[in-house]
Amino acid sequence: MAKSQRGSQLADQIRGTGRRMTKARQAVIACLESAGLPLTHKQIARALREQGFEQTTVWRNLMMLVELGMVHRRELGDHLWRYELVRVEAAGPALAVVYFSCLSCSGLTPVSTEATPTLLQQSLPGVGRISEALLRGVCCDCAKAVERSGP
Amino acid sequence: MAKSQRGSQLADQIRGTGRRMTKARQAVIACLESAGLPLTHKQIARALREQGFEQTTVWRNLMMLVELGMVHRRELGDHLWRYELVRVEAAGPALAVVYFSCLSCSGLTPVSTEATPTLLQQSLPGVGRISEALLRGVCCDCAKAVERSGP
DNA sequence: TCGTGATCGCAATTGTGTTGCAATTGCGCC
DNA sequence: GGCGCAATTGCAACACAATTGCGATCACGA
Repeated sequence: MAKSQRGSQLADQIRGTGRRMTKARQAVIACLESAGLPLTHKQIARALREQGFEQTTVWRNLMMLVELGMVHRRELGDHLWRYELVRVEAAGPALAVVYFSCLSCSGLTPVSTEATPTLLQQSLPGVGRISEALLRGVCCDCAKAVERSGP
Repeated sequence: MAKSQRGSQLADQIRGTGRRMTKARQAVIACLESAGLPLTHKQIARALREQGFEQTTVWRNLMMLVELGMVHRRELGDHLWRYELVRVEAAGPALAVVYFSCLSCSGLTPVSTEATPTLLQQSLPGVGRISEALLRGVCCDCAKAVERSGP
């Protein structure tokens, strides 16, 4: 049995392109897989350093995964690239990824996008097909904190 | 008569905080004002170099304007900070700024937000107050180009 | 098991963003 | 209009994420 179905699936894909499935590569994928959220290069590199891998290696593997379309590289407003495994169910024509980033606490929240994509797309005719959205503002918790501290 | 109402208004505000209205500062504001779109530090610095100002100066003035809330600094997905004069009419509680960034041609389009804010906010309950949104995807032109080149 | 080319580790480079400091300048005050 | 001084500028240097070069190492098909 595979440790991770998605992982071994990716491994096959990678080997299918004539590339090798190295330990570093496995570790990078495992790291992204277990995270669920987009991670910065730094975060991944730090996690994998304990396993003996260099940040350069991590970076190159991430870039390779991005190139193969297995990983999304994106920018979430704090000026750092973040990497995230592409989810298979997100490959459809609808809006794939929506995040909400709090300007106050810097927290990042994935937004459930069941109804949103269509709604968003419909509400903005003529902008092309939206594949991801980054929303910024003040999250509920921070808003409450502000209310409490003063009117 | 003032060259620019908004500009002299900002000048007064700046002086009101005990700061000076220098030529460099005027130039930065004028540059942002005439642009309309968010500009990168590099773009602004290049424009002002012709007028004899250093990029450091430009940067510091931008930061000051950001600090005073007169300029928005934001990241539009290409890993560069962009600066834009805060529009007075955008100060309300609704969604202020929406941009659409094309993943294919890197074009940036401001999105008209007449109805969107409420819609967006309503469609995403529980995420806090959205103050800006960056949408990414493929713009109409690029989508058409792709259609033409292959099915 | 072996050979070879993909990959790794290390060191160095790039480019944006940021800070330190001495020289300069805007502006209140006379 | 001129003076004084603190805010501001210009230059140089620094910080740090991102990226590249290259010789050593390792995965994997034969």
